[in-house]
Amino acid sequence: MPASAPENSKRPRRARGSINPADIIAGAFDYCRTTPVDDMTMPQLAASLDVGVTSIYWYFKSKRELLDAMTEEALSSFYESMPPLRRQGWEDMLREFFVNFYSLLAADPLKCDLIVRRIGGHDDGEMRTWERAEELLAALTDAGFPPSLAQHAFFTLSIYTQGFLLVERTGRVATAISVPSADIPGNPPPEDFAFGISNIIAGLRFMLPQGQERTDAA
Amino acid sequence: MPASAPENSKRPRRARGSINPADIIAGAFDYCRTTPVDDMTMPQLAASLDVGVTSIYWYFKSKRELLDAMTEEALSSFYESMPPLRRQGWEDMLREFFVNFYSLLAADPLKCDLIVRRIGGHDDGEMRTWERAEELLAALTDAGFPPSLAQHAFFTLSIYTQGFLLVERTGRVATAISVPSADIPGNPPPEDFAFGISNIIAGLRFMLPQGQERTDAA
DNA sequence: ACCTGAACACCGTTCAAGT
DNA sequence: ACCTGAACACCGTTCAAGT
Repeated sequence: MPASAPENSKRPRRARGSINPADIIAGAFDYCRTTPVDDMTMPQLAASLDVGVTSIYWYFKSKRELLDAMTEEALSSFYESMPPLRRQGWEDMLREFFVNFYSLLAADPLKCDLIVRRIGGHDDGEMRTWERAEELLAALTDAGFPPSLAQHAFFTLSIYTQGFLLVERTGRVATAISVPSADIPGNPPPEDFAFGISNIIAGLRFMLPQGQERTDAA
Repeated sequence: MPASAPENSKRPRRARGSINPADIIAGAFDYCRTTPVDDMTMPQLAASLDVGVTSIYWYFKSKRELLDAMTEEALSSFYESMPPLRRQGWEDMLREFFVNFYSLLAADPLKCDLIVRRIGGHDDGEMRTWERAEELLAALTDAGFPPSLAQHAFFTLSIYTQGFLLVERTGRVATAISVPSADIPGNPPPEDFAFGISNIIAGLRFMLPQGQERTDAA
């Protein structure tokens, strides 16, 4: 075989300005549709972007920093995809909110990994604001919740939801009850999730200052 | 410098039988008192054990398999270190159980990482039995819980506890409420954990078939 | 049977260019 | 200013011995 033509697979050099952080992040999300984030590799990501590995490092100091940016992106997307609140009794409102919370992340392993499972946030003091959460808290105080109880309620339900997602994802239930649940084949289905939510809501009903119940705002 | 003496730092070859899986696991736990499990490295572990790297592979086919064994060990140790149940009302019994659950793992980041945060169990169908959990469930049915409600209760509280541990460990609260909690400086303290537990227990009280309350078995 | 160094393919990151 | 290959230290794992 004569070496006359440069048939070698040397990728042509890209023009300057042909990549930017947004492209890289988008490419990373795309790449992770195939490979779990835990297995994401800088060289492989670069290849899938058709860029030199080192180019990524021009925009992100480290893999860690890229993952932080991806987490940020996942959070924004998650916040935005939360359906708007519907006016109804506070119990149903809470239930709907956290079922949406759960469903959105259960359906998207990547977002779940980034948001729920990944360790070490940014800590840049810049707190994300979650509009939907603010609305929900406002609705709770409207329904008679003292603000601190509303916050605690939100926190408890959020922790539970994240715990459920984690346990589903890790496939381990550090509970291992030997009672055979013959009726339920797979691991905890959404039905079990709903039970916990109902349980917590029932407790909140109990903790609400009496006679404050308001089922509708019509 | 004459090369007369073999002053080189060639570790002498170890006798056969001088290592075994238990030693390796123990060494790994020891090594992880210094380095987070996520950063554990086979060469580094081998060095800390004063063994050739390859020797570890004689007993464990892969790093993954070693981590599985460590998880198994962590679970056993965790189960055994759970204090015995004390006879009291079911509410206090539940509270005490899960506060112990939380405290044990919150105090031991390694166990927490292995048991709560690590992905992918063994799936060898061999379910661990957790004696303490069985006792607790029995106590609940004694107190008037239908068995399925007792299981659900246990599951919900366990999920919540693991979620709390996870959120504490990842340092992210995917809840980001902007209301400044001026009174609480650090991240969610045990006080917040206790609130959620009380919340769930209150809900269970509500769900219990009425008139079944039994505060003591004296 | 059990322990081992050398070697392999690969990773994250840096460096010293190229344009 | 932005893109790049080569190089570095290191990782998980395998191989072909040593004893």
